[in-house]
Parts: sequence; structure tokens; C-alpha cells
Amino acid sequence: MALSRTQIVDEAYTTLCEQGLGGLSMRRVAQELGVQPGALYYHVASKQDLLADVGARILAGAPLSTTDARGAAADLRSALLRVRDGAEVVSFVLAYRPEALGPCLELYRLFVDRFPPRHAEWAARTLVHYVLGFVAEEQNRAELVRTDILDEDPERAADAAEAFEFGVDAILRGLGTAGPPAR
Amino acid sequence: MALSRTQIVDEAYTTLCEQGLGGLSMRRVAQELGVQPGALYYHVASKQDLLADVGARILAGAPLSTTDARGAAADLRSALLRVRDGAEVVSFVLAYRPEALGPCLELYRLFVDRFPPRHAEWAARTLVHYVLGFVAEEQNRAELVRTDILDEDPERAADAAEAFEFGVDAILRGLGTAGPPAR
DNA sequence: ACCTGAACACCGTTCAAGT
DNA sequence: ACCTGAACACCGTTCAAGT
Repeated sequence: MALSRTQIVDEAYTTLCEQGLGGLSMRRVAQELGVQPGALYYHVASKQDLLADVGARILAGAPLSTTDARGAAADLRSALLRVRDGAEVVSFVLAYRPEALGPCLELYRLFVDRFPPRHAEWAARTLVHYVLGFVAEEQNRAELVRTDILDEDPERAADAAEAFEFGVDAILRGLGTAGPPAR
Repeated sequence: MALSRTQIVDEAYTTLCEQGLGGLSMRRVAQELGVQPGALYYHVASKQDLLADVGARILAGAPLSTTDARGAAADLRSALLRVRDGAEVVSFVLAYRPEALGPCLELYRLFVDRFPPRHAEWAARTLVHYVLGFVAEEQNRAELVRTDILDEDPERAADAAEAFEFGVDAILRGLGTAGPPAR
């Protein structure tokens, strides 16, 4: 059976989940599929092109709430955390091919009733940039722990969800969206 | 004259500025210094170890305001923008060796009068994560433009500073820090 | 149309051996 | 103490040639 682009994206996604970004090479994907590395380039233009589809799949796993900004931020974080180095991949795709990140771009809808379109867009991006920055740190640390370069910090891990929500709530308060009052 | 760690960090910093993260290899640094690649490993433990010092240097260039949160965020963005892929490097170092990022960690001082220590820390990290997320996207795009994979988006570039400040102001409002009123 | 084989120009890291 | 030489186990990408 002929190799397909979908098949390659599937394999890349699986490899990312299992090995992280450091273990995701074109050669490994090819080997896993039982083809020569060069064969992949008949179906994808480059590793970046492939990564764009992988980024889309990361977000496709868990749709973001379209009614509740607080929930959407939490959804986005969980979607990223499900895949090793998910934040780094999505962060790259956000620059490389934002259209691939549909759900993420629709977040501006949460703010259209409070802001003019241009500002609603910025509001959504503020939230997204925060989430990506937060989760990138979490996952970078996780990768370093996995390779025994860092040792676990149980205290930080226990506080992660709370710290994340602290930031989300602050941002949403600042954007004038419903949220708990500033202590 | 014997090779020194400082010399290696200097060369790595320069190479990062000129070539970006994709062009920063141990082999290139070694070649630029006129030594064999292996020689570097007498002075640095690994590329990550080297990167930690490079990250420190990126922030050392421009000290962050310690009195004005809005200014500090702007200072941090400029410091990152001065170096190609600065945000990605600093984001990694934030996880790998946060102590190397002194100025960045001191930001919590801006919030100690408004929050208990634990929350002041979270407040500062919220700002930092936002800035890193924002600038990472900016710089990823810049790298892709440089390699002719993306073409320039003059509209976005013109709005970047304004969009950045929109986010900063929202966050600071949410944190109860002085800032312009909503919209 | 789709893939192989083989190459090109690279990587980070290690380590015996030299000085 | 400090560095070389050489190797090990990799990379992404291209492309003629095969089927």
C-alpha cells in the first residue's frame, strides 16, 4: 500500500508523543514506516511542513470552549500537555502556518462583544501567548527531568495548576471578562 | 593563549546574534575559535550548559526596570529582540537554570506590596510567560522571513508594539497594578 | 506516480592520546 | 591542565535512477 501524507503525520505525532521533539526526526519516522528517508519528501515539503500538520493534530484532540474564556485556557493547556513538547510545536506553527491552528484562532470570538475586532484579536493572542509561555516552561522542565538533567520539583508540580489559573484569572480580569475578584 | 569559558560564551553569543539558533552549533563555535569541537567540552559540560550562560548574557544587556512593571515588560521584550531567537533561548534557560536569569526573577519585587510572596512570584511569572510567548512568535516569524519561507507582513510588524502593550496593560490591570483604564 | 540508493553537508559528544 | 584526532551515532534534504 502506498505511503500517504496522513500516514506520515500519524507516525510523526506518535513519535512526538513517545520521544519528544528531540526524538522526532525525519529519519526515525521513515524507519518506523519502513521506507527510506527520501520517500517522505514526496509527500511533505519539509520537516516544518510536517510539523504544521502535527501541530494541528495536537489541538484537534481537545476542542476549546467557545463560551468560557477561563475554560478555553484550561482546555488549551491540557491539549498541549497531552503531547511531549506540545507547546513548542504549537508555538512554532503559530508563526509558520497559523491557519493550521484553527481552534486557537477562533478564541477571539470570546472577546468580540467586549472589544472592537482588532482588540478582540489581541485579547485572544494575549491569552494564547501566556498559555504557550507557561506550558513551554512546564514541558521544557519535564523533558530535562526525563533525561535526568534536572530532578523533579514536586512542590512546583503541585502548584502548577493553581499558578496557571492565577495568571489566567489576572489576564481575564484585565480584559474585563468575568472572573474572581482581585483578592 | 588558553581557551576560556568566557571566550566560548562570547563566541556563542555572537554566533547566535548573527546566525540564529539554527546556526549555533558547537562545531561552528569551535571553528570560529580555531579549535577542535572536543576542546569546548573541557570548558563547558554541554551545549545546554553553554546556552544557560548565553541566556544570561541576553538579559544582562538591558537591565529591567525595578520600579515600573509596564517598563520592565518593555525592557524584557527589547532585550529579547536584540538577539535572534532570544525568546526561545531564554525560555529554555528559564526551565534549565532559572538562576542564570537573575534580572527576570527579580520581577516579583514589583508585586510584593500588592500580593503575598507566593502570589507575587506568580504575578511576575505571568508577565514573563506572556512576554516570552509573544516574542517567541515574533522571532519565529522573523526567522522564517529571513529564510524566505514566509514573506514579510508589514501590517503585523507595524502593530507589534501596540499589540504587545495591549497585552501587558491587560495583565497589569488584572494584577491590580497601575495602568490605563480598560480600552 | 512513487520510492530506493546514495550521497552531501552537517550535528553533539566522547575519549584515548599527545603536549 | 588543556587540546587534538578520530571516531560514534546521528541529522535534513536532494536527486538520479529504478519500478
